[in-house]
Amino acid sequence: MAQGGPNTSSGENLLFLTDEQLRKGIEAMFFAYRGFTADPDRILEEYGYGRAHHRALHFINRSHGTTVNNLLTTLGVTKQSLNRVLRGLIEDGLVEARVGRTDRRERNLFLTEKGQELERKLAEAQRVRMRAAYRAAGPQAVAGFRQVLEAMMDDDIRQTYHSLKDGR
Amino acid sequence: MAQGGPNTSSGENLLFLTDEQLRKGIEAMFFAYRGFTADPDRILEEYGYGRAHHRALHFINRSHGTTVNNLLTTLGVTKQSLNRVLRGLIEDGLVEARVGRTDRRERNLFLTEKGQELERKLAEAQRVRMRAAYRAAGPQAVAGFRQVLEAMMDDDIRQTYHSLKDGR
DNA sequence: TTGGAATGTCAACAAGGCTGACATAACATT
DNA sequence: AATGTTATGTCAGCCTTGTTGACATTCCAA
Repeated sequence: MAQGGPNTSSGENLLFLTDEQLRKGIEAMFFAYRGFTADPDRILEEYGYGRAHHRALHFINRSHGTTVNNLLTTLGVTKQSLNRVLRGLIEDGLVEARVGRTDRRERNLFLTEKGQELERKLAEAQRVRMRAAYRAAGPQAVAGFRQVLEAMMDDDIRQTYHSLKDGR
Repeated sequence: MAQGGPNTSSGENLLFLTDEQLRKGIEAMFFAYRGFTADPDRILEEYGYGRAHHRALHFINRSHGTTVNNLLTTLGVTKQSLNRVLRGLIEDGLVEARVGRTDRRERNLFLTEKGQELERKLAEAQRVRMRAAYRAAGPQAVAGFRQVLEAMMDDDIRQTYHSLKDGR
């Protein structure tokens, strides 16, 4: 589909984008996101957690010792909303909040052994599907997939995404 | 599709997929979906509607005269959940529910002029971002994007997606 | 000492999922 | 004609996860 094709006469790589084609892309995003979250959701249900808990676990694991404020901006929710989720995870012993060394107002967040266990389980379930999709589509498709997703992000979110890109 | 690349020495098209690469893809999906819904969300807020209303409007527009049951399975929610949303849209005169001709138990759903107006507004906002992302990434990337998304769907959802593919 | 930043907490609310139960109406079958 | 099934709507209640607003505490920094 769409490799240059009959509609590119100039050097500019102009895409021939009908509303119909865009609509297909929109629907694909909608349906694919459902698949994307389906497997973790099933696991979370067993534990009595929701998607918000998964996201918290993911980004705490991603950035050991991150602060609440950091997590807030990454997740794009209010502190009250995050706090409720975090409180549950701390009470259940999946997350530990240590008082900051340099700034003692801050809380540095860490996963406990138990927290790492659940995170691994969720991540692996999600990776299995992702891996299958990548394999089915092939390496070129994967590169394109990532390019389009990145271009779809809000500018400030893309910053966040890149700052996470190479871990820390 | 997917002609090898540097990592394929065998006939099998083996991708070199590290957990790190998969994680980047997972995070890209998360952040991109936020961008994907951001523009319509802002419009919906002005009208006092939510994302659920957008989805209903989209698929009713997509398939004029579809039944409640059809919409239910497409959206993947319960009838109670959909009914609440639908009731609001009907009361506000955006959606019309006509008694079925052949089977009078069914309700065929249509957008009114007013409903089409909002749908167009939402769709155009979403298309603007999609179009920009497609342009930025290029036609090959777009093809890959769609391939990976499709591979990520649940099998039964992929059926639904395809049945919608060529219009009604 | 005082201002402001970071965090936590309480309360209230809303959207939008869910389940269960029940009511109609209409079609289908016996 | 009676019965069963299907499509839909509706009521009630519950959950998660988002929101705002208000206020307390802690503690860094000027």
